[in-house]
Amino acid sequence: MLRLSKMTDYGVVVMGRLASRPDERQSAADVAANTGLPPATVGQVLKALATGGLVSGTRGAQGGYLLSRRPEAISVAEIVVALDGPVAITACVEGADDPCSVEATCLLKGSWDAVNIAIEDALKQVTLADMLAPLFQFNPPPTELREATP
Amino acid sequence: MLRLSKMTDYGVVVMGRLASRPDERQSAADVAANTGLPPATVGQVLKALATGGLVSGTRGAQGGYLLSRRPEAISVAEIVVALDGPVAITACVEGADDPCSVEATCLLKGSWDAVNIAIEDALKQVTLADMLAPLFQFNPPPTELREATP
DNA sequence: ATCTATTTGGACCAATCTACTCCTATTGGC
DNA sequence: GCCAATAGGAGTAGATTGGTCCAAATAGAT
Ligand code: FES
Ligand code: FES
Repeated sequence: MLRLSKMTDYGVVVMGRLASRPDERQSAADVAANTGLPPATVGQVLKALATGGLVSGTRGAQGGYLLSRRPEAISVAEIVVALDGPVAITACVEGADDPCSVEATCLLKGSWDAVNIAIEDALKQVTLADMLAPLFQFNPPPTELREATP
Repeated sequence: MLRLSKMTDYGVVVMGRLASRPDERQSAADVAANTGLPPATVGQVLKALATGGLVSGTRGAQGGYLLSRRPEAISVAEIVVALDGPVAITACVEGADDPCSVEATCLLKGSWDAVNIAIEDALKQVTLADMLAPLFQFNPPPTELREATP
């Protein structure tokens, strides 16, 4: 089904919540309460985002998470990579660890790379700010995706 | 990992094999032998492709499968849809059956649609002939993906 | 007409992955 | 020193996947 993991979906929601209060450190429990997502899972998502360098966590009392960059400077591709690992739509693209079982005899070795790069580009062109555009007006709507926003 | 199911991967390999002998009806076992894929799984893949109208199966002795269209007229998107169902990267896009659990309170309702359409377009622009281009010369290389084919 | 090869459609199972939870250690402020 | 919160890991129940198998339908050949 060409599914993106639900974690990535949550990731964007969580980032959106953080972006809505740019100067306020919010704890994982706080974010969970305001988004309606399972608290423990939100914690895990924020941990992964922190590892990826998209948010910075502060421990201790009055601690919490903060966006490490402005929403316009964060692409959806980065969120996907932080939560789901590198984009590799099949086992036959260069980045994949588990090589395709029939790559020796396969006629199409490497043919998926073009598709993979195209998808990667599509994800890179959309920023977090673009996804929040209907709510806050950060910047003009994306240029490449005019068909999607009628 | 933004994974496309392995079935789709196999689907393209199988289609490629059929395309290499355009006038010859090939049985599932035949295709399996020539691709090195598990025979029973190849049968399942061809069944799904037949249901999707991409290949036409002829039963009985000397039967087999035949491409129902020319390779240039078959997009990767069609193969993906036939084997993996409609492209819906998250549970929050319009096409998805299982609605996102927090869509009521979610701020980003519908924001994934733009990304989804962009990916769909990327898949539609690549044809089966394009994927076989390194082997046979069907037509000029894809225009939109020049970065992918240096 | 009968036989045989082959597709079709369905159900079926084992392995894997996912979403989610929980526990412990570490860190910083009060 | 104590409390609040992250960091990092392990662990589990459920869903999904890749793969197999078998009965039924169908078309060509004898
Ligand atoms: S299908 Fe994997 S290398 Fe061709
Ligand atoms: S995350 Fe599903 S509707 Fe917003």
